[in-house]
Amino acid sequence: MVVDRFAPTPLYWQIAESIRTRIESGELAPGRRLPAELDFVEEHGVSRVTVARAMAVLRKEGLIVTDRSGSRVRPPASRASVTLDRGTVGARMPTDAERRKLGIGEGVPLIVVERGGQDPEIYPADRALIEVGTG
Amino acid sequence: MVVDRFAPTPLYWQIAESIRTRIESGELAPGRRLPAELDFVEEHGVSRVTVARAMAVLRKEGLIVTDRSGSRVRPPASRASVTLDRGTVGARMPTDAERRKLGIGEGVPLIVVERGGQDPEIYPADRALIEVGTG
DNA sequence: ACGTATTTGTACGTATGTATC
DNA sequence: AGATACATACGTACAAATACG
Repeated sequence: MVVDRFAPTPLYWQIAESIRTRIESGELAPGRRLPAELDFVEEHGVSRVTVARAMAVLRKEGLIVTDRSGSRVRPPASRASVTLDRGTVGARMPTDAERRKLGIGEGVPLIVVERGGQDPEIYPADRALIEVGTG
Repeated sequence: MVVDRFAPTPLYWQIAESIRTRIESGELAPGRRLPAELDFVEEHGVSRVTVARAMAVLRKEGLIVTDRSGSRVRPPASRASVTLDRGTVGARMPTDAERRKLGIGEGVPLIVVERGGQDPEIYPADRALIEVGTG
């Protein structure tokens, strides 16, 4: 896979797309280690900053998780059930402060449940599933 | 507001935080134009790339929207109601392809509704609200 | 237990392209 | 046409966490 420098799509986007394809095809299974940034630099002939931006795109989409030792395909988390009989459900991205407080990773939205009257409840979307009408 | 170069928090994060505070306090109202990147460069004495990263953080959180003419505080969108009697509700971030196809901005999650049996329905979280038990 | 190599994070400056005013 | 403003991309450098001998 070689990037196209004359394409209208940004290089970092092309690189993100090629990695995304490898993840969705199952070639890179959940939990698996991704190649290092410098590997992609060699493979595509772009700068490390560009590769890092591609990684940021995938983190934002919740496809990968990254720490100082590298990046991995996000493993599926077990999701707790939250039952709801009456109310509303929405979603939004957390602020950094909320992410820290709730201990959730990048690319994970918050589910916002309003039961009427009370304060809204928020749940990390990778660890909760709202069950409706199953009572 | 002056950034602290000796603080352990990254400069781009400090700048994002200061803008976020101004938005949440209402000083920067929804729909309002933000100062230009170079204004923040002058104000904080950092590079433009660092300011651009702070902006990217706020876009990712869905707080601001950016186009070629600048950045604005995200105006509230009217949200259509989706009623649900029985099923599950979750949320996740869209891929770039989905964002393009559905015409949604950065920092907006997808709400995933499963009614059982059928394919899941997806809704941009800034334009839909799931109503439960109000039938 | 220690040092080294690897890998990502942060931040700078710079340059070019492109859309808007 | 010119000024403004953001997007993309390069190279570079150092810091910090982790992994490995």
